[in-house]
Amino acid sequence: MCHIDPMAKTPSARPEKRNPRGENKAALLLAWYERVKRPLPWRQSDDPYRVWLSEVMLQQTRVETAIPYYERFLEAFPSVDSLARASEDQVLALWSGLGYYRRARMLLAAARDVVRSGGFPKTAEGWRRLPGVGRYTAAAVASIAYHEKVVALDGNLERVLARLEAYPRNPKSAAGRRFLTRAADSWLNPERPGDSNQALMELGATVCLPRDPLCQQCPIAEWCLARCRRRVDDYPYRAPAAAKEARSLVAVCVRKGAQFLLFRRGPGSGLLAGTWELPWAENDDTSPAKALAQRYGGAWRVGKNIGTIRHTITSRNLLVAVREGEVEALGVVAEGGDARWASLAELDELPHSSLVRKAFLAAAGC
DNA sequence: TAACCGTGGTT
DNA sequence: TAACCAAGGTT
Repeated sequence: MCHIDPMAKTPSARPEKRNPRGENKAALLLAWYERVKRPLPWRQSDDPYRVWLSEVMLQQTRVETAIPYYERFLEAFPSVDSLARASEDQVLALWSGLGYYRRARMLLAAARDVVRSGGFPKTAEGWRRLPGVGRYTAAAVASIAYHEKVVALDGNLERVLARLEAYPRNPKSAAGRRFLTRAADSWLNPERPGDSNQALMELGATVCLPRDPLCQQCPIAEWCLARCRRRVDDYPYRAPAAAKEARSLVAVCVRKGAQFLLFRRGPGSGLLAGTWELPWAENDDTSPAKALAQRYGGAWRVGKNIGTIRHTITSRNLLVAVREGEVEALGVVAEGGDARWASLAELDELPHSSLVRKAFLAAAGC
């Protein structure tokens, strides 16, 4: 079934260009691409301006999202000369909603560079010097519009090639990029490098999907080492998620029957200074009692069992450890001034983050 | 190298 | 829902 050598260590160590039936792998890939490729608007011509514009718009952006922007933009600025004469406000207006607005500013700056220097660069190296044109975009434009034989390694190719080669390390590291670029090179038809790059992208976008890839439909599955090993789901390697910033909040519950003690935010707490809130504090370096005293003044004495973690609540980058325990607030508990009692219903009206509210309610056993 | 940049869709 | 992701580039 698999005619590749599963023990090979580098792509160049198993250079099979043809399968046992004698079919050339790059040709096979291209034939598949011609058969199934989506009729995307930027595939209607090899005009460098159009190719470039599409590549910039597609940076970290879904194809379906980019299409209407691409068409509107091209209608407003059909050539690099018309773009170069545009104002930044005009360009940003057409970009509005696409995100990564620096792309639009750099696109305009690059268009003016191009016009000033008398035309587009003719090589990937030349394109690379334009603002907003990185390694990928330069290679994509050069291969599609100028037929330069360079690999355009994007997220799709990373995934496709990491699976083809069962490459076990980070594809985004310098070494990973070199390895995968070399592997991709063997898939380029020298006559049609642009189509070859786009064929690999198309494969990644429609068949070799991030999750549940459609290996049954893959035209080059017989070259895929990951599939040969039945470990497609293990590739590409994913770096472990960066440790989230973990903060610890101490949320305390001072109750009198159904009443809860609120405190007034001190000066220096931004727009919410002076408003009432549930007592809580950062619990990083200082003790909970000191943190509370620093936030609300007075002297706090915290029960010794406060160290018990009752709940953890995660949000985007916040880890809240709710701790239980008895809290005595000495000297500041008297009603009036900076402390007052409130009913549970009143808590809903407070401008607390939902996180602090959750923490408090959990601490209160609500 | 890694964080950051925007938005919208998916799970 | 929170996390992840999508034809990356810049610092």
